[in-house]
Amino acid sequence: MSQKNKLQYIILGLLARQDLTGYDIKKLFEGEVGDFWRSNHSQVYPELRKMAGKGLITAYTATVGTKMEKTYYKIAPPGKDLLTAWMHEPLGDLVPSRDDFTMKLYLIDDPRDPLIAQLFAEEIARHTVKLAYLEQRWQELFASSEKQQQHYGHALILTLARNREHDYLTWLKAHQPKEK
Amino acid sequence: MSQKNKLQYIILGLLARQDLTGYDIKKLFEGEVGDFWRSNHSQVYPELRKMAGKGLITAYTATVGTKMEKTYYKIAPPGKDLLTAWMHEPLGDLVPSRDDFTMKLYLIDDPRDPLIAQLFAEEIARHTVKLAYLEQRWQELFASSEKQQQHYGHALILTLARNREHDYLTWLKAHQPKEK
DNA sequence: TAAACCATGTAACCCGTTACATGATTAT
DNA sequence: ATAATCATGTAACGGGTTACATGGTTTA
Repeated sequence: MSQKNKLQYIILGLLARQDLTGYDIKKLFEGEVGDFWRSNHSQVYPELRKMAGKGLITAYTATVGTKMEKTYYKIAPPGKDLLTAWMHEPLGDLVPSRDDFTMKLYLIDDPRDPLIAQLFAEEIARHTVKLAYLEQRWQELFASSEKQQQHYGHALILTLARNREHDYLTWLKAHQPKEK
Repeated sequence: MSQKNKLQYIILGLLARQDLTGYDIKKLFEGEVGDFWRSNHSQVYPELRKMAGKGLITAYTATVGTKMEKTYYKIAPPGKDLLTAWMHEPLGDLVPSRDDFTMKLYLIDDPRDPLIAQLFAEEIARHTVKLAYLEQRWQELFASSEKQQQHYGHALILTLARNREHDYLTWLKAHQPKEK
């Protein structure tokens, strides 16, 4: 076994809510799911066929306009079982992030290196953007409280991500070297 | 171009400090570098030869015992240039984490689902372990203040990681659903 | 009618993991 | 002597990215 196929689990999770086409899933990965998971259609379409081949999901087609066919996928009982099993499986090990900022900083030995200030500035900039984005997403999705109850987990992870960004930025700003 | 070869940069960064064998690098990835970057020897050795082929680094051998040869690598001027260029290059985009906990939570719509409490418990457990580990690492490496000045970046990212874990755990515990 | 979007597909390539493999050297 | 560690190598495979490719449908 090499890496484990997590893509199939998230696809199963999405299909557990409603039937979707490959294109729908691609759009989700570009949109709301994309905040914490990304995948390209070149991976999604083959994966869906593979899963259908295993009997985890079933396919059916709908015609749009005069000749365009789109393929919907529906979760099947074995798929539901697999999803449930995965959801209850213990969380895997935490893996190192391979983050640019961390890697570069690690390689700087001299506290007076001007690169440190530059790296902090860049890191603060990109996380500030991320924080603003997350807050805007929250507004868009959960401004009304019904929605917050309908997709509880989604609301929770957005809050979580927002909070992490906020705390991290606070730390970064507190430890940012002064420009001279 | 597909993914960009970051491994070569970290190898260059390590070789900028001192000459190392493939085995040394492997050991670093299992040890202090491994806290934020991992790589197997099956990737390291070929990469080193590839880099030597490009002229980024040069190789020389030393004999151990009677017949065992080990190959040391030394950074070459083109390698130094490439490393400097990379260090000054702006940080890349933040990529979604594909984290288990986040993914699973996202898929839970019902706030009363008992899985939420289980996931929080597991997430708290694994991050508590991580936090303890980071604090222990700090003690090991930077208990004396000279070392802290010798490897400033390393000390900084350990502090940073420790702090993130701490803040995150605080948030998790505050939002953890009560068991009933 | 042209641009934007819907919808699906394949191929090449790289990165990273796991596993298989071999032999020398040092420590117990 | 035997085990642990040093030291290096290759092969197979899976997952993910980028690019190439095609054609239908809706909207301005």
